[in-house]
Amino acid sequence: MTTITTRPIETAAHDRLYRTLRLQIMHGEIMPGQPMTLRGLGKQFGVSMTPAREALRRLVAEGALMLSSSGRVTTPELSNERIEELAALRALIEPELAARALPRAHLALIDRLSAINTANAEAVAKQDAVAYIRTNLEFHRTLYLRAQAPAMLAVIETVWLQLGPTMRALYTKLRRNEPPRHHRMILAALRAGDEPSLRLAVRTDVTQGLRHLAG
Amino acid sequence: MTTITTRPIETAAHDRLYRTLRLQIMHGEIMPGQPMTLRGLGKQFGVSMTPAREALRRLVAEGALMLSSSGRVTTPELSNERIEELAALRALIEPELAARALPRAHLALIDRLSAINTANAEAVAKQDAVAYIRTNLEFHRTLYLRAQAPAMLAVIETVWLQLGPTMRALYTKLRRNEPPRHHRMILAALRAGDEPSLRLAVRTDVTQGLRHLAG
DNA sequence: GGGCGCAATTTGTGATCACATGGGCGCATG
DNA sequence: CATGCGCCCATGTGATCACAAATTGCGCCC
Repeated sequence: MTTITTRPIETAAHDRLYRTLRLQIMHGEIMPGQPMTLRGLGKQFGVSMTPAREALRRLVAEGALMLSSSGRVTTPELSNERIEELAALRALIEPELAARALPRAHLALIDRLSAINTANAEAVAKQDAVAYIRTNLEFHRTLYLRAQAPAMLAVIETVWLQLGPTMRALYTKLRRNEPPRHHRMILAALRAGDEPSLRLAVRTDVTQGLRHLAG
Repeated sequence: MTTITTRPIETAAHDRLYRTLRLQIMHGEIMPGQPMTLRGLGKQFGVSMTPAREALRRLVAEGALMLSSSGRVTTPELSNERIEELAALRALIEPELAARALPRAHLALIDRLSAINTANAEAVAKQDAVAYIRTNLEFHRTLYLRAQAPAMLAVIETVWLQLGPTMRALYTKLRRNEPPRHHRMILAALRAGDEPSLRLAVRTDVTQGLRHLAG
């Protein structure tokens, strides 16, 4: 609903395929371990193997997909150690992004974050895991976009990408029936302009969901 | 009908090309803004456009190369803001990696780090910028390999990759005539098992070189 | 002499083909 | 009936071709 201004860009075939798969992976719509073939993807999207190969290689380069020894491409099944690492990366980088966004966080931004948060609550009520993940990431990305730090944002998005398939498994397993209470703490810290509590709120929000799996 | 019978041991062509270019970029052997063409690279490495395209797309996905609007691939010329961002990422992640490596840092590792450090000093004496960058990164990577954190290491290597071309320009401009004194502080903190000073030493070592450019 | 437009060449994109390889499945044999 | 072996198909890899767009350079006109 709150989509960004969609530009009528003529997108290259491999790029459309890349973005489609990327969103599917990040939102947890693809199960871990699921194999993907070049010809299968090409046929599915009406293109030849070449764009499919480029899209897949790109996703492999970002860590979203795993390349087996024989060249087979599958969504990775993350070990607990890897999940812990990725969670640590989130805990390191996201508070920094939030802190950098804080001076630029005006009231309009906070309102938009609140709106995303209510959409998130609706996803929780509907037990819709994909919508939950999507709105949750949208909440964070909307905040971090204000940080004016594209390199950091790109790094953290690749981390989200790697966590996508397991986040789905995680959130369906946890049977969450409450919206993330830390999001309200984030909003409160933003309104108060309190950087230390903002950093803390972001850090705990990021780690609280993921630490359950490693334990 | 290839020309010669394939060798019994061979790595995939696109992978060799990728690794070669990746090292060249990370070590600063390629000037920023330099354009690279698919057919040119293919001819240079004796392969067709297909492997060259894959290698370049992979490097673009990692942020090592920039894809212009028309599809041309060049090494990016980083703005000062982007350099500051990447330096901040190094300052965030590398102390964490060092701290995780600390409990596993035995004497043999410290000896190897010292050896790399002397090689680094030799590169400084010879005014060899590429050797300087290479040994400097080797110092850090050797330490971080002990952290047993492959995801974090992969992230920080992509950061190094993005900084490669500008590091070259930076270090030739600064005309460094001294080896990094913070490396000795890192070694001392490792020997003492002192995590706080290790984190501090790594952070200052990482930021000291790069803050000059942004200032 | 300089600016502008057109053409030729360069270059990326996508499709198709040939080939090697690995995996899966069935069949034969102990 | 179980196990191993071999064949066939699916799949990734790399090369080549056709095409469109962009870039470059040359010549023409003012």
